[in-house]
Amino acid sequence: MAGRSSTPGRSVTSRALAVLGAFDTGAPRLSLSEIAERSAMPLTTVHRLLGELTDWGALQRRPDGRYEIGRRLWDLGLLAPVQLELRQVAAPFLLDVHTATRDTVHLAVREGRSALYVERVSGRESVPVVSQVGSRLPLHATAVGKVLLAAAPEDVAEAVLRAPTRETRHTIVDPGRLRREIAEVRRRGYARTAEEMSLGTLSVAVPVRVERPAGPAVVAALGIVVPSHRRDLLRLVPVLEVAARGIGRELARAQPFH
Amino acid sequence: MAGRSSTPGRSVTSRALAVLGAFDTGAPRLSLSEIAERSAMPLTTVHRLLGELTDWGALQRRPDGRYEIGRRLWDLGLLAPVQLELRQVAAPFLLDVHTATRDTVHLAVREGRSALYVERVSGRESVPVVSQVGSRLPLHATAVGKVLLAAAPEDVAEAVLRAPTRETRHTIVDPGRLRREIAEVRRRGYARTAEEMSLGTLSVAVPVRVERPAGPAVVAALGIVVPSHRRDLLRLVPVLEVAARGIGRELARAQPFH
DNA sequence: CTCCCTGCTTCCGACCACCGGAAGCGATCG
DNA sequence: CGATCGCTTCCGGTGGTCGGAAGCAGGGAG
Repeated sequence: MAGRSSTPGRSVTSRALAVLGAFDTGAPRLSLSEIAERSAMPLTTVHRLLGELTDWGALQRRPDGRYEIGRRLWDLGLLAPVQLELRQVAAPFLLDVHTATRDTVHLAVREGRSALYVERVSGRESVPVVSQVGSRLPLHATAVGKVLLAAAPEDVAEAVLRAPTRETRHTIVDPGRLRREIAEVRRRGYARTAEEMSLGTLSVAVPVRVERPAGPAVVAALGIVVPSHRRDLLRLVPVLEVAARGIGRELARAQPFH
Repeated sequence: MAGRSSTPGRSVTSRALAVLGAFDTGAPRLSLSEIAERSAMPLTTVHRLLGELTDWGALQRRPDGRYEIGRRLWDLGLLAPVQLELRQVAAPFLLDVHTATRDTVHLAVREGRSALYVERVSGRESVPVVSQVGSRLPLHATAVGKVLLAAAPEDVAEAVLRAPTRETRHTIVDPGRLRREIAEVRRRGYARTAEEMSLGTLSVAVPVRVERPAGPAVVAALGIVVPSHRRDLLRLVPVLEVAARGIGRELARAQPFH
């Protein structure tokens, strides 16, 4: 760039993106000086970039002077493949499961070593919410996570199993036991958890498979969460399976391959 | 910027944003040369910017070489106020209405002279879909639109009423008749349409109000769409009203003012 | 097999848009 | 009323950026 840059070698674009990167779930509304701090850039520079981003509609300014994500970025986000392909196809099926069971249903994909929650249907909150659309939870402590873990490439599974975090006192952190559990998920075709991520809840999940030239591939996991006093958890597995197959079939139709 | 720029005076940031702006609903996956064309920039320049945007995660590259919106932009989109405040609060209420009626329910806000659809719940499609989350439809031809129009500032309403587009053969395009209809919406507290936007469907909608220091403000519209052979449309108004009040109350609690 | 075409990637020198400290401004607080 | 805090405006020196040209890869025609 130019001028007496104190951090030479940094492109303008990367700075603009750093401004956007200052926003996250914990900080969705930020003032100029907060953004400058979070992005580690001079206040003046941030000010100029904010002007351009706001003009375009990437950000917008609130009456109180803070900035927040603008409509234009919301629009763009709707074009992301998770949203456009997976969510739109899956949403009606999640609704079906919810209608049949009245419990919280959600759909997740694997992103690196986390389960990324892509869609969620829940009525008035009967169970405390740990997962929200867009949140990432560990693969080894959730039912959807275990399903995704069982289908993950060897190196990812290895990395997760080596150092599992403890989320509650029931989280399985013994690599050997986790490994056996994952093997069982593969064999049985579903995964379950009992208060391993949040106390007071049980969960089951099944894989969503899509037929590919190279054989079926697990592209997502469909799970349901219930309060832990429920005893009939496994009764839900067939319901989930029906929905998961429906999603898989629709996906295969929507995107012939790839 | 620098170099033998053929369009001097254009900032780097605006170019990066122009690349993002090349993506829209009709073109969610683009190749390098398509983006260059759509953004009216030299191929080389676009190539460089794409590299940076992809590295950051704003875009991602598909196996076939095209680009699409990346996870990181999807994430940011989730932080937009429509999503974070309105949608999240409203979703359970839409679900309730859907459960009670089995019809397609949606929530829209006014954006300029359009109704922007913010959330939608529909089971397996019984009615052809014109509205999707993120789509914009005219204010004068949809039930949610009429509700929003009835609450819009005078200049906006004036502009819409002056030149209403014809969507179907039932669309009301006579300014005088539209004006009377809007007045009636204000009086009765709900709006309806009969095949004015898409043939074969009827719709009713009610306003979602939030208490403000300056009195109640209409922040959104809640509507329901049914096939046109249904005769009991107005029976749905009280159901919508209950849900709309619930949403309004939750919103007021979530954002004490503003 | 070779040639041509299309679309993407790499290279690099001239140049001007960008950087950010400094100063100004308006609101809030003690 | 002076001090402080946060935002906005100003402006000169310079290194990041621009984009034509050339190289490369893949695929289709002859």
